[in-house]
Amino acid sequence: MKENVFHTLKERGFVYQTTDDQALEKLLGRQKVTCYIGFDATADSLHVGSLVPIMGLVHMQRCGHRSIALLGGGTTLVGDPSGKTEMRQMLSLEQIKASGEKIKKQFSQYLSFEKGQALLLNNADWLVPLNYIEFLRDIGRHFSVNRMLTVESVKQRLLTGLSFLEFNYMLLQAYDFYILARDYNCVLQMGGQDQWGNIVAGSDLTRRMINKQIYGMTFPLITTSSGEKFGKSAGNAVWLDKKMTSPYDFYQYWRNVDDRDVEKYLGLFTLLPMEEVKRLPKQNVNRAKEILAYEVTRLTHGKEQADRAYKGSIEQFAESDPDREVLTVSGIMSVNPDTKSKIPTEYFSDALLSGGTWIVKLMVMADLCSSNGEARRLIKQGGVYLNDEQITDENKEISEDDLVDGTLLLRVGKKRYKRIVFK
RNA sequence: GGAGGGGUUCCCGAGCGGUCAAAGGGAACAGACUGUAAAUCUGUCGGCGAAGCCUUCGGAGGUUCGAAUCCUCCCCCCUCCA
Repeated sequence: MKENVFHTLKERGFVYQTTDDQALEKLLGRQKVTCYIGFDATADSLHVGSLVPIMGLVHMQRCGHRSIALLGGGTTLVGDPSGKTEMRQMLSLEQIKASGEKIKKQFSQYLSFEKGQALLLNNADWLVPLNYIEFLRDIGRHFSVNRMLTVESVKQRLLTGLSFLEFNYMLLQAYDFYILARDYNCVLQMGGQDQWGNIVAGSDLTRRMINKQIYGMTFPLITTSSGEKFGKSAGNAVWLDKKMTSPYDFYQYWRNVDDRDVEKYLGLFTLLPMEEVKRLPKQNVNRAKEILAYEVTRLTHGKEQADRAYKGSIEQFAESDPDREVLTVSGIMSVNPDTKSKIPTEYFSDALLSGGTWIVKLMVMADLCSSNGEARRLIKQGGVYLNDEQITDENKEISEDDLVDGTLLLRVGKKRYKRIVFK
């Protein structure tokens, strides 16, 4: 092993707890192992919250181990109660299948599945055909209800209510681990810290079934220093799919993280050397945020999209290190100057110009607000700018006279803007 | 199956016949200050080209001049008992 991944994960902030620190450290430094992380198939895309486990698998792969991304096509049918206060909505088999297909594609952005270096499996393959009675007799007998009730994630739900369906979830995830250990020689399961109970259950089950020693590791729950939920922007999840969150918005999410979180995020979400992770935020926080945003966008959407998002951003806001005093190995240093910038643009028919278009309508059309009322309110509050000039008249009609170089720049607040092109 | 409690606008949570588009808090958004940060202060926070009108309080009916509030049925959740 060129590098002990345990050390890498530890210093980058991935390790919250493990079933056995020392044994795991030894094992990972000695031989190639197979590990897995499960992912729910509840939505059409993964979001940045899943980035921690994804990066965990990435590091495993980079250090020469084999990663398995396990799609929860089967477990999602039941729904994991861990970390939730209420039962989630039941999803149909079709919904889950469709989501699973889309999520599958996202993994290949981060992991290389060639020649079996990493595997993508779906637990629906072995969970759906299960026979209830057989399962109870073979697997269920190894579980103590008394013990299950003491698991933190279950205890919490005992307060608000827990259906039998969800209560079973732990057995299914434990069964996954057993199957992977048996058939793929998987010896390590990783997951969020709320997965601890499920992971331990899996390692217990595997020991009882095939007398095999396997390990678990959890990642810390990622928080923001300001107390907001990580991965939410304006209350919406930040998705990895560019159709759901544009690369520009994705970049902006990272560009705007709290100062106090920059170092933590650089460690978790980029592959920059630790020397930089520690140095950049101290040297120049804003440059550090640009580098963070650039790197995460590059990993997720590729270099071209990252270049464009970066260019678009520095066109609108100042560049934080124009003299390039901050040294970094990041590709941000070599952004192609010819890159077309990525300011979000909307195209409308030029027929709108001849008759004049009410600015309020235009803002709604450009998706800068969701209703006329909101647009009027914003104008009243002085939050709307046309070509960088504040608009005060909420009855303003837009016409050709307002065009600058044939386009309009419509902005709300400091950060939301759209280029409007009429053609 | 029995008894009781509950489902309110993005979230929590008040309201229990008119003064309710619905208190309070959180989140969010805009303004000031800044660094596209944080903290703080101010304002906004259902829809309508804004007059009045329309749609919202689990669902469907009903009582009433008038219903989030009362009645009937249904759905869902919680607690205790069986």
